Amino acid sequence: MTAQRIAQILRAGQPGETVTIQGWVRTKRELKKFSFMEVNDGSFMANLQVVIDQDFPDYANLLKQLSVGAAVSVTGELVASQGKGQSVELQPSQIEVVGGCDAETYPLQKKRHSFEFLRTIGHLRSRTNTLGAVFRVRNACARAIHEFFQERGFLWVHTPLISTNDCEGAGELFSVSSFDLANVPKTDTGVVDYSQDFFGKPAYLTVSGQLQAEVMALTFRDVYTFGPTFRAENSNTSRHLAEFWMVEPEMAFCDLVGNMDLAEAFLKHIFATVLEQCPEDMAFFNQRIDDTVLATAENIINNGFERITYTEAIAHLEKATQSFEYPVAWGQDLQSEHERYLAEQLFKKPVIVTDYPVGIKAFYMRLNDDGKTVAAMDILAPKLGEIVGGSQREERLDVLERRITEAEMPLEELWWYRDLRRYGTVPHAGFGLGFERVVQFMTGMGNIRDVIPFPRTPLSAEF
RNA sequence: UCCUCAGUAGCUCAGCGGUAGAGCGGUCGACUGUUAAUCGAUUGGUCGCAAGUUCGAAUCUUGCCUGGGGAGCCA
Repeated sequence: MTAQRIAQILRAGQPGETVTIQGWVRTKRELKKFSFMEVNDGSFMANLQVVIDQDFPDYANLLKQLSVGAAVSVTGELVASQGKGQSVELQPSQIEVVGGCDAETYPLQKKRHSFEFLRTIGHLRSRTNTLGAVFRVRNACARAIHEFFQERGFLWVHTPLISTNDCEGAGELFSVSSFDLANVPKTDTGVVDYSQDFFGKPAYLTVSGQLQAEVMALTFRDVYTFGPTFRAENSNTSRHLAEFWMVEPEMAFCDLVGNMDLAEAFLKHIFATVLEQCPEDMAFFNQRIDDTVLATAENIINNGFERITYTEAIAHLEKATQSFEYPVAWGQDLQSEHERYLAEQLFKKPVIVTDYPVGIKAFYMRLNDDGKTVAAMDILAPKLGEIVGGSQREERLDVLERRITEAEMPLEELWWYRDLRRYGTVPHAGFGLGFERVVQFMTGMGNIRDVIPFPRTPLSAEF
């Protein structure tokens, strides 16, 4: 008999059905004449309760083996529960302990654990209620992202993880090399001889798929990337990872407004889909992690995002009654405290800030007619800060080349990127969305290390 | 990388110069259907590491390591 998933049984199971479940014991309560065992198979927040009578064959010995964490296969009949808290429970006819679990040394207990401790047992923490819910929601987010783009005719393009351009200048890079690090080839002048390395030149893990996504957008119009990205920054915060997932749509024949419209519709779709597909998990987060996540999700889905220019944002900040640690001045980048003030205090919802000063943004962002600002847009989310960063791209070859030179970027290496402006150039735009930050925002989880199964951060890559 | 707080039992913490503690967990037992069951007993320690001060250090000092929170960098 094929095993059924516990989610299906708890949602639609009827008394009288015979089912087999396969999962792990979450908790067990022994009484005099019978025992309750709760089994979880990862498909659902709640467990399926199995009631084992003392007359069950080999009762005493069996119960010893049914310790928390043990893997079991149980066949039996669903019956209406006599207790509160669940409508059906399983009356077993057969229980197999597939893999035992030593209760003396098993680190997970039937109590709340700190997330700090759970990070030290990364191979077991997904078995907890919270992390289990996180990873189901994460999956639902990923699915919603693909759905959103696929329904709109976007092509999912796979951009390379290994890059020989540090074009975006987005932070420190991880080097990729096949050299024996103990014996690196050097030239006569003593510098590393990359011509002997695997790619014949320095190579890195990618910090963004954007430049390649632009290539594909100028063929397929609407494309998106969704994959891992790497930053070797020594960042130690609750919002940064050395390896994280990023979604980067890129659209040809599209300006900044179209870009903002898409980003807003995109976030609304993700939230709506997750609420629909993981209501139990979201209720759990609202109850146990952050009692504003459901209201926030409804707010995102039902209300338009605030849209202001950078210049207007500066004006708002200058009028603010609260004082800031960092001074507010046109031309300076917004600090965390400024972003939080705008999103949390002033508007209390996501804010799209556009048209930043040219001096603080990347070379590829389109120069506005005023010559002082670029067609950039950041979406600032309450509690998280920047969740989306995007722009309309500079499609004019002469302007782009000037900006590359001013930014002291290698003009030669970007020959193929400049070629796009030479052969059939077109206004185009796109943005990058930090996937983990969306999951954080959705679930209310305070630390980004708890929304990715195996976090990579400075000095930490154990699992 | 900077600022700041913290490392004591498997976990969460108290103790803050004089014999190392509690709750939870584990184990054993009791128990009329339990929901992190309850009740009783019991088990459990290189007090992060290294040096120093002291008759005596978990406790005071210094350095290092690790973790949390905040900042910078950014998504």
